[in-house]
Amino acid sequence: MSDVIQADKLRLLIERIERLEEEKKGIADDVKDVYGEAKGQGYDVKTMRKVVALRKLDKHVRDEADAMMDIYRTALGLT
Amino acid sequence: MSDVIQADKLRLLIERIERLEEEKKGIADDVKDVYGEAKGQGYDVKTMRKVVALRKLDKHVRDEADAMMDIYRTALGLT
Amino acid sequence: MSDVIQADKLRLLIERIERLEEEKKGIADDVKDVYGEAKGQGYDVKTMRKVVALRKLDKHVRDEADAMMDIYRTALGLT
Amino acid sequence: MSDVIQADKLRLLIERIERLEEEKKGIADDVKDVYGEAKGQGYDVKTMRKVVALRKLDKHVRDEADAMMDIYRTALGLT
DNA sequence: ACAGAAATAAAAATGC
DNA sequence: GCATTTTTATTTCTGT
Repeated sequence: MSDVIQADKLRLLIERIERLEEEKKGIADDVKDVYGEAKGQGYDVKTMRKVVALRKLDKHVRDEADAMMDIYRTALGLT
Repeated sequence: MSDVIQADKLRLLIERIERLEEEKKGIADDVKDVYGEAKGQGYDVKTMRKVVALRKLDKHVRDEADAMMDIYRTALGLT
Repeated sequence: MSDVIQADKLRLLIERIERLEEEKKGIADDVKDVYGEAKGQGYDVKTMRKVVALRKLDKHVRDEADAMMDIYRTALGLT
Repeated sequence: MSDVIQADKLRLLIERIERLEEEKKGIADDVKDVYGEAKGQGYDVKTMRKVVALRKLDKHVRDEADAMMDIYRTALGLT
């Protein structure tokens, strides 16, 4: 394949990445807006962030426990 | 307003944030996928990341320059 | 202060860091040895790593919960 | 050997690992402290990190060269 | 030995 | 402006 077409493929990949990164940034801004809204309604943002982090951590713990179960099952030949 | 409704509002805000965070994570995963695809096609991911970072920096520099131009224009009454 | 003495201070700081990094590497090697020893005694290393990770996660969750309590206390003016 | 004693051995291994991991974390924190101290004395931490990385690389290169020399020496019966 | 996953280290962004 | 948190990058580890 010619270098020109190769370069085009690379450019397309990079543009896809850049578009996704922009979307990601947009959503990050939305998150910030929601926190700002919450603050405007009198909620304590620091506490809210902690709540969100703690809920994520809980989910993570549950997922890990499930993974652990799978490992034990495999180790015991219970698949 | 009653505390119950207040708590509901808080819960809704937190759920909105969590949904946005999940979307964000989904997009971050998409980005990873595109890099993986690029790697599969023989591109060097580390270099690609540098390219993306450089282009972002360039864009930032250009945006700064544009903002500066606007300030001058306004200061000189050239809008 | 003269540049020479300044350079000496910098060198001392860097040497301290390098010594600490070496210690750290030594301990990381010790960890590897213990896993190797366990493997030699017939234990499944992958499962052991999961156990260690899960216990660390549990500790983290407890620490987070404590931090959460502090935040609530502060938010409610109960310090 | 009974399962009870086996479980004890496993527990001991895991506790040894956890103790080592804690030591490792302690040292990592010490490293952070030294960088903090350096910063407080006006040094540029980012640059210092680069210096440390470079010196590590140099050491690695020298060690490799030494190993190569040993190989040649042995091959030539010059031990 | 190498691909993929996980851990660690470094850099960047954010809030106070 | 500093310090803390998040994100990104690199290194390390494991299974094929």
